[in-house]
Amino acid sequence: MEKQFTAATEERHWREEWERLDIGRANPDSQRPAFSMALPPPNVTGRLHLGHATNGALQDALARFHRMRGAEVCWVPGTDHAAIATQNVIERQLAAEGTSKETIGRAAFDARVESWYAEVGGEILEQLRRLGTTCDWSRARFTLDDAYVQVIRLVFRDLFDQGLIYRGPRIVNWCPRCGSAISDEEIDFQEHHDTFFYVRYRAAGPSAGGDRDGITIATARPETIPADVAVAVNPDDPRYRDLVGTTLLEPLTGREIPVIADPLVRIEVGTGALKITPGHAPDDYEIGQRHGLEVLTAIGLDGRLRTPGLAALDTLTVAEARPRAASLLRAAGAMVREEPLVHMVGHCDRCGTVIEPLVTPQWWCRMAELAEPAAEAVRSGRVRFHPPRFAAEYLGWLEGLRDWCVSRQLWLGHRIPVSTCARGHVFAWVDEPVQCPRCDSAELRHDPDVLDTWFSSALWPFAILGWPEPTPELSRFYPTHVLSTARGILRLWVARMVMTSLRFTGEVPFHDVLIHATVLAPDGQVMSKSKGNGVDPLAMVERHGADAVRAWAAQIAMGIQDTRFDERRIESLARFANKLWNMTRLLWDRLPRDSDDRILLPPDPPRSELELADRWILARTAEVVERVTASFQRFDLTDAIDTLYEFSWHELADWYWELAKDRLEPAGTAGAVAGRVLLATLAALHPIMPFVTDACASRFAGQPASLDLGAWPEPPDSWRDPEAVEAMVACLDVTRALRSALQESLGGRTSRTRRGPVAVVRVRRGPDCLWTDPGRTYVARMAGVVFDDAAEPPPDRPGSSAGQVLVVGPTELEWRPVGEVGAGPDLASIARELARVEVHHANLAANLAGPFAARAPAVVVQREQAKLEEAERRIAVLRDTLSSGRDGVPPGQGDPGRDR
RNA sequence: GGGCGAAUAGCUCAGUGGCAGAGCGCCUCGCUUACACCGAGGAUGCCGCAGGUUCGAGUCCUGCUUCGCCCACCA
Repeated sequence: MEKQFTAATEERHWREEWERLDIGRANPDSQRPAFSMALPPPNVTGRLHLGHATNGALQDALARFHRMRGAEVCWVPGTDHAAIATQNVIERQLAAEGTSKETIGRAAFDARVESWYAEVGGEILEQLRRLGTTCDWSRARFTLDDAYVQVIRLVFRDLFDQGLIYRGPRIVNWCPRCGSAISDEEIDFQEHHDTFFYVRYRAAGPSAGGDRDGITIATARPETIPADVAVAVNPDDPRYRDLVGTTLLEPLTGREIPVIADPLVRIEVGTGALKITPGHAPDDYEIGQRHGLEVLTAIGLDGRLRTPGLAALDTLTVAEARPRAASLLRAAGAMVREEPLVHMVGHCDRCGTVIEPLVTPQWWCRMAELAEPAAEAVRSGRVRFHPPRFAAEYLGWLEGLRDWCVSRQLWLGHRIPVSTCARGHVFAWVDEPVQCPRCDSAELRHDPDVLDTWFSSALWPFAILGWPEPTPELSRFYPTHVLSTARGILRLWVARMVMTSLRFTGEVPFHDVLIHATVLAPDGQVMSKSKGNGVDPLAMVERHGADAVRAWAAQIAMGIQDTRFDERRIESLARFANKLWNMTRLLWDRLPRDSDDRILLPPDPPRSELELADRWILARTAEVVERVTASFQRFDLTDAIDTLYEFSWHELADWYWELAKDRLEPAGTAGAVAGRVLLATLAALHPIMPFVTDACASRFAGQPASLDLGAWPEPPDSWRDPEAVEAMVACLDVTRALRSALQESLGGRTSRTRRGPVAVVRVRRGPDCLWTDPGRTYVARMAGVVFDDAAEPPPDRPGSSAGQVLVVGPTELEWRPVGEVGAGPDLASIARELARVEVHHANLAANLAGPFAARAPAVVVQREQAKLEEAERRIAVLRDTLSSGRDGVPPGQGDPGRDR
């Protein structure tokens, strides 16, 4: 075996091996219980980012875990055409080439899109493979596939026929650059620093308010004044009550408009009077509808003014028209004052252009009927969120949901499957018809709009399993079990999947929704292409290995907090992979191997042949596997990887491997135990770090072709051994205390190769394992000491010896350097420690004397009592050392230079 | 304006009412035949602030501060 784990080589090998073994293939005919997931299809807009990688690693860990637990796992991958996002990408490319989609035309644009999908779509799935994910690649779907398109049309037609989809003019979020409607969820609000204009609307006649002569309104958008149809005030506002019902003169063109009262108007904002422009503001539209006001339009779909009656503004852009309108108002004497205004302005999520609310005809999906069942599914617990707080956000959104604008005016996407005939019959279809089903007219006009990309995504979990056909996959793997995704698309996608699934399959689409953490750039900013602060996951894989990236993802994925990217964490996990490799290598070096160079494990030793360390590590393995199993089951991969890391490195390697080293004879128990314990650990790690674990496990004879195909470790009950754990922990504590004391007193003079044992130790009191052989040998070996009182324990009395005394829990022992007259203890540091222990002791004593002793649970009191006793003993030996030190060796000889 | 989350070592983060932890970095020591991508030891904390509950609070409650995210009809 190589001295280091070579991630790149091993990964290539194991990826091929897993493909060959067809690990990810889901067999709907198997008898195993099912576990299924739908991979959130990445947008085919570019390379994979860290969020995809994190989510992929998280899902693959679950897939592998359940496969090893005996489930038939079906994890379906795929990609999303992402109409608006992809169109924007292509448009930016065209712009960079100095052209545009209008210049090259539809056909060339379509060809361009097609080759983009072919190239990038495959690349994205390939990148997921590089992470070692075991999706069922044979089931990969693309939302533009023919079969998928059929499902979309079917759903659309049903919703249309049931009256849940309708077309009508309404105010929408219009992106003038995209030339399309945008849904409420795709608006990016940004803070703008604008001007708040206070504008006087004069009374139209003497009846209107007498001496006050009209109303002053406040607006940020004077350019929309030509489309004003009213001024609204709150019905409870005493300032304006008498003016309701009168008319005012709109100050730019002098039209007469009424003063109306509506509760939506907030008294405290601006002047409490609101100009009503139903054509260009969502609230105004609502108020206008309520009062039966007409909709005037001053801004066209291209974002330019359409004010034929006001030539000064006509055809200007909004940005140009605003100051122009303001100066017209000033010239007319209507501008009362101007002040700075900080407010939020909507931008197109995809291209950043300022959204214009405009009234246009669009297709709408009625939400009321779909939302309530979706809410109920979560309230009843059929769909659970992890972390659970996201249920509240989900439910909150479903309340008072406005109808969903499902049409877009894009070149790219699924055409709305609706045609209108020459006689005006409108009908939805699945296969495009040649004549009208109502009147047989052959003059059909296919609706030019395309569907919101989220309409197709909303069908993902059942569409990919063959719905509406009653496929074996659908009956076997649907509803899916887990959906893992990012927080940002909870409404956009997750909620809509629940809605459509309940409507069309009568089932929830999934039971557990995992919302994983968002990875921020190291500076705490959101990673984004425009900021250029993104981290390429594939570069991380190349630098540190896929296992390290996956283990990092497991660590951060289900943490509550969003996390700043920190490459050092990935590095440390890459070292962990190397550690596992070298732990395997030790066994490979020392144990016999078969003709294929695989480790031949000695037979399972009878219990009677196990010594303390063996019993301890078997017991700890059982405990760790049990804990990790539970962690996986509650999606706590942070705990799973942390527990396994800690155990593998700091129990298995640091202690057991060191102790077992000398006992690794071909037929010895240590090799047998080490092999079994390592294999169990590798198996438990496999869902998270599949490459290195397979690479290591495959060095053993008799292993499955991949750990993924083997069973999840189930340590037998006979491995449990609380007594061994307790005894071994005592040995480890003593060893650590001795190492610490030795190194503190002797500095660097502890090189074991040169010196052998460096101290002589006599145990005064302590657990049996320190008096008897296995435990005593462990301490001697690991701490580099010899015991000199094996035969007869010394009298149990403190002080009166040449050595220093150590108190470790219930244990008390004394030691002195080998062959040296003790240099004498460092009296100053001992005095400091004494002071510390005395304070600790006083605290413990006070606590135990108070109500604590009566109220706290007995175990806790007992523990504190034991601490008190330990503190008492330490105080005794420290005082003793101090006084004998003063009598004997002069203070200061203990190298005061090391004092700090 | 409303809601949610976060605040723990120099940095990035775990932490489940009972002795404050990890990784990285830092200091000392060791090139020990699995691993120097290693090993041994060490230093480093007002657990954001102020109250409260409790025998006991980093952990539960209330208020506050700062940061972040989401929502919202601040026109």
